[in-house]
Amino acid sequence: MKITITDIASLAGVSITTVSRVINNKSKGVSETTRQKVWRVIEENNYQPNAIARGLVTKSSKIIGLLLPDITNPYYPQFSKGIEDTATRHNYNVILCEGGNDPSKEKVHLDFMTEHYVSGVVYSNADVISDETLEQMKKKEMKTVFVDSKIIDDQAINIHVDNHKAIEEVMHYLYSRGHRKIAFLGGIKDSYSTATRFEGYLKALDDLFIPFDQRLVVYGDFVLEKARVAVRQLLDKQVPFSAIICCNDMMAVGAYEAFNERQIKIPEQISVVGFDDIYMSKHLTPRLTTIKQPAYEMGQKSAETVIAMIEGRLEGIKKNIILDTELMIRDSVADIQ
Amino acid sequence: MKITITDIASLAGVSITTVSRVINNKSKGVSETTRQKVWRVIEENNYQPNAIARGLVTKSSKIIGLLLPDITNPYYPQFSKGIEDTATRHNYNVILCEGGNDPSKEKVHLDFMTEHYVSGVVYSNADVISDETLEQMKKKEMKTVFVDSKIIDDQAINIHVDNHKAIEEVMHYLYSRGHRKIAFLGGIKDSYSTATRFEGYLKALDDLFIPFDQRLVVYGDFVLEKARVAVRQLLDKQVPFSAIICCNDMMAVGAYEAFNERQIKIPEQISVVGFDDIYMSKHLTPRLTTIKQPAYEMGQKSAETVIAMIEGRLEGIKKNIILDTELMIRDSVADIQ
DNA sequence: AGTGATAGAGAAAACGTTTTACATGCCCGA
DNA sequence: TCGGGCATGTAAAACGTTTTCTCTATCACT
Repeated sequence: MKITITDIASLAGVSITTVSRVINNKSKGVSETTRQKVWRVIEENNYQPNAIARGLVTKSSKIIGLLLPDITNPYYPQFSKGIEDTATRHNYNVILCEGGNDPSKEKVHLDFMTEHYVSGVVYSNADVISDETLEQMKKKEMKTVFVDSKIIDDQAINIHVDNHKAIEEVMHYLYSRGHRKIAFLGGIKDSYSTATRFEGYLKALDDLFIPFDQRLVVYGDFVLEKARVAVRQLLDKQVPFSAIICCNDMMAVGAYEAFNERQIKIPEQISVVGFDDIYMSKHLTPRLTTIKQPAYEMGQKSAETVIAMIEGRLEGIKKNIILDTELMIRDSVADIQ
Repeated sequence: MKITITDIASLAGVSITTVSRVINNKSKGVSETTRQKVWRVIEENNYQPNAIARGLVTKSSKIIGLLLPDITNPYYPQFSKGIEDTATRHNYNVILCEGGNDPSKEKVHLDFMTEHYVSGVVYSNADVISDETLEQMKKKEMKTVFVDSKIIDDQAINIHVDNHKAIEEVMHYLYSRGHRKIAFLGGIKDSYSTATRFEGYLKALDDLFIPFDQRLVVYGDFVLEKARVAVRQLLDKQVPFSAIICCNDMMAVGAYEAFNERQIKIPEQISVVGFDDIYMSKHLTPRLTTIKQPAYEMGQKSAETVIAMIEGRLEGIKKNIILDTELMIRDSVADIQ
């Protein structure tokens, strides 16, 4: 039998209103003496307010919904930790949802969230969301932060990394090391990240007066195994290239393996760069040169932002939040002979 | 303005009860005609029942609390995915909590869960839980499945892997390859997993008539960097050994690096085995020989079990569920000369 | 003494469901 | 014709909070 606010009230000899005031630290309406008496009773009885009943009247659950494609991609645990940590610090908890890049799965989770009146949502890689679902979110006025998603609505708050700039930077770096034939290994073709990175690739090619060669572009859906076969196919084309840019580190590992199979030495014969800087990258052989996305910080920032939205502190918030990448130079890129 | 069950009722020209019966698929009490009419109205208006109000009366939230030490350890995303997938399949969602092996943090999360009336909880690595907290969980009758935790209560349901057997198996394997001096790199010293694995190590030593040497035992808290320094210290002792068993794969990577620093070749000069078989293990150089824990399956099993508890289907459930490990033989162990 | 302000407290409504108990109408068998 | 049972439906209570409104006592000021 759970103990309720009514029990506390009668044990303390006050009304439930008073107990409620004490619990919620309302500054006025209760004397110091009463306040202490109520606290004592609460603690003696290990009373925990029923968050559901509370939520029913306040219409908020102190839960943040986190929707991402796949927690198994090593970029996301880091990101999630950033969210979890800051949510906890603000007395929120997070509900973890995997959408798997499947619109109907995402919808199921989004529905769950609205039905449960989550206080806010962090929506990562919202690439496949349907207009209808989006419309619905808007109508329900869900406080949402989009991360690494295409800008679907200029009212929405978006958090990004500057993919464009990041790729240009690495292209120039490769160029400075003598590379001219540079392949591009994309993730999911139409995803926001792949698309913007590809644009950066084209732009850099242009700036560097390197002709674009469609044959050097392949896609690996952000997963290691697919990347491995994509690189095999790339090699089979017999189009020479001295470096390859991979849209995430997992795919870089796939590339490593494809090159190893054919006895192509990294970085002596081929240079490889990745994207993300997952934890393992610095422990690969050779240590992977990659573009660091500040995953944890993005999580933090996302959570802070969504909490600010929830709590109505909107002054300083920008619609477009861009975090910096950093080129982590390690051992997988060599000067070209 | 959110639309409620009352609106639907009046739009459909029936009572609230009838609408409720339709939503919840109660077989009786409403004619086929009415049922269809109500559904139509519901869909036309995109009505979503308020899960909080529902929870208030049903006292359940369709949320499963997942408490684990650190989502950043690559074992857990896999595990979490197993939970998420099966939870979703049963119309539950999961709330992700990181305890960080800190009793007070864990308590905060557990409190959140009870206040929100989560339907059940999966508690992984409950090594640091205080008696008081445990008592409280028991009193609130939380449906809990403990995973990889010491058996704290023979009423509780526990899911494990047979650590004992796993380590014995790998010890015998190393023995068969000629190893006699085998070091042990533990995780957190008093944790359930480390303790049981250490027992297995001792047992195997005994069976194989190898004298135990305390100097060959070090601890790395399950984290790569600490493992690296632990192995450095181990090497500094100048006590010869030809193989090392690491209590997880991350620490095996730390060991790899410590050996690399000193130009000790794996597996020619030293054999290394890990535990977990995280995704990256097969992509390391050399590919890591390790004991596979079926992380995803454990997640699945945990979720299935807790859902069975929630829904009162307790017949077939064993108090102690043990899943099999598998020795993944790859390239990091060599015959000793 | 009278007035108003203020601090402390409580009663009751509201939140949106599910569930229990009851009502109505109809059919069927005796 | 009556009564029993079933199908369909409704009214109202209950869930445990927060919040609004109201009341009372006290105090300060004229």
